[in-house]
Amino acid sequence: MTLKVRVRFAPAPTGLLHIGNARTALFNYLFAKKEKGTFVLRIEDTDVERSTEASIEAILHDLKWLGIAWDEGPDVGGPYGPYRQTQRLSLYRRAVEELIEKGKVYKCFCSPERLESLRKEQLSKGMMPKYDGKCRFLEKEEISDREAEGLRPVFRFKVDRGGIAFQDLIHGRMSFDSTGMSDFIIIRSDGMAAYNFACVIDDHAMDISHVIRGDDHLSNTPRQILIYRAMGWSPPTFAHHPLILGPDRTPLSKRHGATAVSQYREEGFLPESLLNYLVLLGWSPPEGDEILSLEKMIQSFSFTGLSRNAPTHSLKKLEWLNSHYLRHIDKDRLFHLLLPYLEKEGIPAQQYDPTYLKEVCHLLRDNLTTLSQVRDYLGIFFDEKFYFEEEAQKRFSEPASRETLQKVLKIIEDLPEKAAGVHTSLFHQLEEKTGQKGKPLYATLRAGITGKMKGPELAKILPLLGKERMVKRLKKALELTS
RNA sequence: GGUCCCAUCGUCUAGUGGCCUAGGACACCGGCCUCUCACGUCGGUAACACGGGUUCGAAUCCCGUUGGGACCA
Repeated sequence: MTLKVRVRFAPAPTGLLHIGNARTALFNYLFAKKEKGTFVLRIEDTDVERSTEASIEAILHDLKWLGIAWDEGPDVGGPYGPYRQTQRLSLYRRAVEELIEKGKVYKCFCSPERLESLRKEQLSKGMMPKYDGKCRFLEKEEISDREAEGLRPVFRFKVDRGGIAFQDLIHGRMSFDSTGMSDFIIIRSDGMAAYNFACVIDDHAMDISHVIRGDDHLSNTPRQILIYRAMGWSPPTFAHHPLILGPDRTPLSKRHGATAVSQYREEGFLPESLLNYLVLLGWSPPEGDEILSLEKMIQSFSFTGLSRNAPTHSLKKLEWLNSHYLRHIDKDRLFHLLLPYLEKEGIPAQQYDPTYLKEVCHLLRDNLTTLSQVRDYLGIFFDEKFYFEEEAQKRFSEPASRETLQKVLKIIEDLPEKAAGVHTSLFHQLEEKTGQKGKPLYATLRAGITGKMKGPELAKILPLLGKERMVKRLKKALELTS
């Protein structure tokens, strides 16, 4: 009996960490932390063809970025290692031998051709296709004969008729009938352990108390329970959560757009936004407040709040959360996060005064939904990207606006350098000397100085730009209209 | 084909037989704020898949239908 909670996240390293897996990892993590248990990371790389080192690295990196930390895993080790299935093959071999001895598993030499024709025959008779168990009754000599021929067997598990029931933390009591089940393969002909088998052996060996995973494994669970029984082990507690779907209600895939955690990172989403979004997908906090820090999630997480139906992924709430977190982000952190995006857009950040850059970033904070959107505002603050948008040109091309612009230029030129930065006195003078106020004045001013019709508050932009740049841009604007 | 899961506003959900003329959040629409966009704020549109039961009473329980999904083959 394990009283201590031990959970695991067991991704197959066949690609990038996608948000569905990240959500599974998050649920495991939250439960582990809430119960003061252990969170184990195990790499299920038995699919040698498709597993890559690069994927493993990418998955670890993405989890770290999200802030989902594991207590035991391939990189940090731990008392239940190794944490990669390809390094645990001897364990599976021993278990198979034990099961053969117990008469629960047998070698099957049936060729793919026989299996295929069997299938067709059953289908044509209107029966459901199922392995007929031919090799169950092979004599010892027959087995050794075939092995001598060089035939490589698969290992099949003997499924006996009966019911299999278990308690699922999300679905409640589940019961299955094994009658329709084939003798399933436990070891493939290449000698690799099949998913259901390796998973059971490892979960038991690693003392896992709760298996928290996607709904897609729900119908695998009875098979796994059969293996637990055959080994004489008691199964862990299960919790199967629904999978995230795309807007068309089909399983989330690449054609639905971004699915990988790394894509969201590159787009400029914060880890806390993504985490918050994922936990809200299928779960609602009992307190009602939907803005949740990781600590808060740990506090209030429970399986009873988890919905049983599959949620649809949509960007809107993620975007809302991200702009929320962005608006509350610390000045320095924002600056460091934004720096790569500036450079990517061709801003030579090293050539600028860091204080200036920081202020610009800080000012942009309220206008961003994702970090990558800085590109839309760069023209205001960096001459490298400055230009007059068509709308802006139209604005100050009107005779009245042109006149206003000329007056504005004169006022700013006459201003002492220091006063140009103080918007209150500047705005006061502008209103007084142009005799205008409101939209006619400020929209024109915005167009002439920022080259755009939209953007952060003028009162905050102007002081940052300074007199020289304002004059330069205003002159340029007037040139364009002459 | 078999086994299993699921079904409340456009989306995420609250709801565990009367508190529901169904609540919240995002999105959307409109007002206010305002030089613009955004923020903020106030308000609005919008849902119990369908059909049978059970019950004094059903979004809530049971059965069926439909639809979606998973696994096995």
